[in-house]
Amino acid sequence: MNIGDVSRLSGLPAKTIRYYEDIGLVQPLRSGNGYRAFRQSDLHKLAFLGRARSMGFSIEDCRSLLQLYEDGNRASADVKGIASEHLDRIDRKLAELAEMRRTLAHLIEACAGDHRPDCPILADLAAEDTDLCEPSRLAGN
Amino acid sequence: MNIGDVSRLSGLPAKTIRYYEDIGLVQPLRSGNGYRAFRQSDLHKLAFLGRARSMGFSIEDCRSLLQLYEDGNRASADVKGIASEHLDRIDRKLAELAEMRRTLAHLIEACAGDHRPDCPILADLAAEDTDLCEPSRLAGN
DNA sequence: CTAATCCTTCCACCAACTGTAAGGTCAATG
DNA sequence: CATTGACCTTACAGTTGGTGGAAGGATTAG
Repeated sequence: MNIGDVSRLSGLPAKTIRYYEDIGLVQPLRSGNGYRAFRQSDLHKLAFLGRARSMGFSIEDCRSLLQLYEDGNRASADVKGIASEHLDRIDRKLAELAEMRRTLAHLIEACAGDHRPDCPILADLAAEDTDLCEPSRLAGN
Repeated sequence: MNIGDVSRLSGLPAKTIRYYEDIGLVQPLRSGNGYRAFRQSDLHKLAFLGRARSMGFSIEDCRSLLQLYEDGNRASADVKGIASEHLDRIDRKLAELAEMRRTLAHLIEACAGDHRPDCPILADLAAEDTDLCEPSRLAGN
């Protein structure tokens, strides 16, 4: 199979597949004409990678998961460990985004959104009521 | 004020402040010794940027928000527009992460996490029950 | 034979910084 | 006065996970 075929079958752009070869995630053979020659196993790996990436695993996580997948002597605890850390990262990100959303939604609601300049969103960003910008906060005072 | 002072006061790393100058978000003066000389207004801008970034606004959004902030003739509708688009992006990201979380949590729950190799997480990623890897999916068949 | 489509490599670019190296400045101390 | 340490400067490389484009070779259809 050429790269176009695996691209269509795996759903990954050809560029991405070349990149994955570059960083050592797949090692397709080469035909006499210099074209990459993908085996079923390569396609299988790429599909695996595509699914792992779509779950948000980092490339390095994907590399580890692929290694574990190919290791018949793996312990499922290792896989679960990687997945659990990733879940924690997702949860932290979710909390961060939810907090942003909360703040932003309040501000948007409070903003008239008309031709006048007064804007609670800018007022909050400027936060002129804090002492952050007072030189008295400099060390030594 | 030197960069160390504004760094402490704004909470932004000195590196980041230099970067913001590089891309034109702030224009501090220079002292005779070549050191950056920040005014109150520069500090104010940096604090503004720090808060906008912490709400997840992109640098380009920050640039626009800063311009609007300094434009006494702005329309709050413009600010609200930027904020609303950002809120939409956050909502899309939240939905994406929530979906990842759902899938991942199910898989993790199903995984024994012991010394044995059997693992529903890897099984799902491998997805051997799909026909994705069957050559019969190639065009022309 | 030619045009279209595929494939190749290589280099540059995106966001938003962060790290590191090599060196200049300043205030305090011995 | 020399030196130490904290501060400042620039410039360049690296991060993540690709994407875009140029220049050119291979293959296939008509």
